[in-house]
Amino acid sequence: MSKGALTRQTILEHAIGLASQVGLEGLSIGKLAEDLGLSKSGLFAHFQSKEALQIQVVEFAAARFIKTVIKPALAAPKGEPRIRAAFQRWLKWPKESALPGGCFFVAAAVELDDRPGPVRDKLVETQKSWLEFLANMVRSAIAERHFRPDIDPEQFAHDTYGVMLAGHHASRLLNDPRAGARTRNAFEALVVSARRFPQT
Amino acid sequence: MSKGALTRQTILEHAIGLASQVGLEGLSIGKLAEDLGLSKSGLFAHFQSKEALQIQVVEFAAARFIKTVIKPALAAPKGEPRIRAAFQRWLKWPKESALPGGCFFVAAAVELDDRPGPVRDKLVETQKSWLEFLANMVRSAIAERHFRPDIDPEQFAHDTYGVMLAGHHASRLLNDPRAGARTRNAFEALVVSARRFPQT
DNA sequence: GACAAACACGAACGATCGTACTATTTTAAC
DNA sequence: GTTAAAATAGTACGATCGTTCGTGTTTGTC
Repeated sequence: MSKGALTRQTILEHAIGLASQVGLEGLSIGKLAEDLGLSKSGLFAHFQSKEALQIQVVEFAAARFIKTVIKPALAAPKGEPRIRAAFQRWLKWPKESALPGGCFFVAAAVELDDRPGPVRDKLVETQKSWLEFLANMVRSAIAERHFRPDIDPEQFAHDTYGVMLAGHHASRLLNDPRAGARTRNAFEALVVSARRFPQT
Repeated sequence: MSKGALTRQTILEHAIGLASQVGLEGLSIGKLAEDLGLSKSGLFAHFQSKEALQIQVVEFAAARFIKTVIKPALAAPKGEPRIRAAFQRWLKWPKESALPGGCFFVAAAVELDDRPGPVRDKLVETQKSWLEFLANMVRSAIAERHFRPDIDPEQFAHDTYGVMLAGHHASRLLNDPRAGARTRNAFEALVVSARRFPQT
């Protein structure tokens, strides 16, 4: 990797953490440069605009999400076990990726749900493909006869997203110590109700 | 109401809508003043700092939420009907309150989940009391023998919040036309699974 | 109608924002 | 080691930010 690509990586690495706290709009070239000991113009030169930086942060986050959540989950057996593995990695990924502001995508999703443009488009793309991945795991679980055939895979993916969002809210905003248990309970209820034979 | 209090109301009215789009930090005194045809300093004088403005916006939103969601829901009979009424009002309140950026609290919650200070404290307070209100309705539903006695009211409230958040994500970010149906399905599943006699 | 209080305005402040230029240093290829 | 390219730094710009201060204008009271 060339020198330039390396520092760009370092910048994005730091930017994703900052963005998880203050959002993509709250990212500031000046603060970013100061934190990394670079000059503002030097850092700016790596991207040609703030918007380009934001897009690359989203791409960087997506790549990291694939590496720390999706790929490891694929090591688990198809069907329910894989769904469980993915969900658990999902919950832990902000910690593992050292995102001080919690899940980057949650912050970005709420921030951009109103702001049209290429950054939002890129984010929507990643979110849709993640939901599609979840739905495909459900289809596998049906094929493996873990889940009932009448389960709607996209509804299940949607509901799982809700479980994660509620956990994020309870743990990060409310500092609720029971947030982890609540999230586990909700996910278990979801999975059990999808099983062919819902014995616990 | 005095003249000053009246314009302050007008300001907050506009600010809550703006904040639903750009967040509480994204609120700018200048833009607010320009939109309302006031001078920047004139508007600023109503609050003594941006932080005070933000706090008052949260309070204003809470008051409006009580008026458009909680109070009307209390007109419905105790137990499951009231829970349903509250949930439906909850989903509609951004529209009814003309919040162009969707639910103000969702935006504020994600934005402030990392930013300590009095604004966040005020928001946490309102969110906790809303969750407590939800939980209390569940307790009523248990007392009315609509719900099973082993249902955890706070877990139910937590899960309901997740259903709403998932719907928000699907409708606002992803523009999913099935978001409404998904939200209804998820809520129904939640309610039915809490019933004493889960016939549909 | 006088008068004090409340309210709004205009100008200016220091700071920070994203961005554009030019110059200097560092890297990589020959 | 020379040289062209790549990477970084320096400086400055217009704009906007929250905030302050002094001045004017409107309001409500006697």
